[in-house]
Parts: sequence; structure tokens; C-alpha cells
Amino acid sequence: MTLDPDVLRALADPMRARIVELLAGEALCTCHLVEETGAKQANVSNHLKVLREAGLVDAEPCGRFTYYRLRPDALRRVADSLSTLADTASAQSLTRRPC
Amino acid sequence: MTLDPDVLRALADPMRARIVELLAGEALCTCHLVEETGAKQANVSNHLKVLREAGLVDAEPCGRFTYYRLRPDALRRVADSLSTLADTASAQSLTRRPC
DNA sequence: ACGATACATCAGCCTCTGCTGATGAGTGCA
DNA sequence: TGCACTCATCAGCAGAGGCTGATGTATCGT
Repeated sequence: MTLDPDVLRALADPMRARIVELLAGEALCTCHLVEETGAKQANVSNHLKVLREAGLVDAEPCGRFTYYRLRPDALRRVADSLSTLADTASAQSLTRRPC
Repeated sequence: MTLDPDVLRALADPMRARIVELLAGEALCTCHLVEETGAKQANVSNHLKVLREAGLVDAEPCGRFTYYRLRPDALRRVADSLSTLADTASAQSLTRRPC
């Protein structure tokens, strides 16, 4: 299992991480996120685009609103890749390649 | 469990992700990583500094060499935070705050 | 039909960050 | 002691990415 740079990069930004944490609790539309984060609308929209393209978030148009929903499977994939990496590291913690 | 931006940012870079994957198999010194990645020595050294400051890697000076070892606990912490975030998202997948 | 609202996109600016060549410190070998 | 090697750090540069104001599109209420 190899690490996905796009997903990790999307999660690495503090504002996007905050959005992900907010969306973990409930589905929210952009105006909610603008209100919660205090950021400008264009800024939030840009971050949501990054999260969407990384596959971390689904957009659900609903009238003139757009609800955003977190994709737990995407989060779980990253968690698994990091977990298995930690496991292999633990297993070979004493191995050291000679110079 | 909140997401650690420093650790995620450290993992988000492709070259650093590659270094982490290499270190998951065995402890390596900088010259090994320079050889494996094909990057310049200064570049690798900078990436290792970022990984070190994020707590993802331990440096073990050994004569004129410096061995780097992955810290599985740090990796597991990120994995757990992402996993619990995925769990809470799954549990409340139908909740939607009204506009 | 018109105004208000929600959202996306764009161009411009600015900061951050990764890459490189050069230099310096520390270590081991002849 | 002198030389080669490993590694860290620095200054400089170039590219990426985040923030903002402005504009465009679509939808709802009156």
C-alpha cells in the first residue's frame, strides 16, 4: 500500500483539515463552512475543490445550495496505508543496511 | 483526536513519502537515501530535517554516518486520528444541517 | 421579471517551500 | 597530519499554492 500524495496534500492544510473535521460530524453546505471557519467564500470554495479532486468529499447540489459530505472510505484508505506502513516498520525495527 | 498539520505536511511531499516508505523496510543512512532516490544530498538532508522535526523519524549518529529510523508510533497516531474521523463520519452519514 | 442569495471561477498578489551549488563541521583512514 | 568522506546548513532562485476582490452562473422568493 503506497501513500497517496494528493490526499495527503489535501489534508495537510490547516483550513482544509478543519473543514474535514467539521464535515465528519454532519453534512454542511458552503455557507455553513464560511460561517464556521470565518474565511472568505472564495477561499472556502477553493479548498472544497481541492478536497473534492482528492476524493475526500462529495458535493450534493440541492437547489441553490451545495451540500458537502465526507467520504469515510477515502479517509480509511489513507489510515490503512499509514497503519500497514507502521506495521512493517515495527516488524523490521532492528534491521539496518550496512554502509 | 485532531489532525496534526505538521505530520501531514511532512508526509504530503512525494519525495518525503518515498523516504518514509524506504525507511519502513530498514534503517538507512543519508548516503543510502541519496542513492535510492537519486536526489542531491542537500535536498535529501532538508527533507530528513522536516521529517525529524515532525517526529516521524529518529536520527542515530554512527561514526561519520547518520542512520535514520522510522517511528512507527508517530505513523500510527496519524492513522488512528484519520480512522476515528472516518468512524464518526460513517456514524453520522445521514445527518445534514438545515440552511 | 427582478432582486437577493449561494456558489464557482478567474486574475493578481504574496508567501511558502523545494531545489541547487557552495561552504563548513565532524569523522575515519593512510 | 593530511585527505577523503558523510552530513548539515546557508543564500539564492524558481515554482507552487493560498488569499482576496471581482465577475459570472444558477436558483429562490416576491
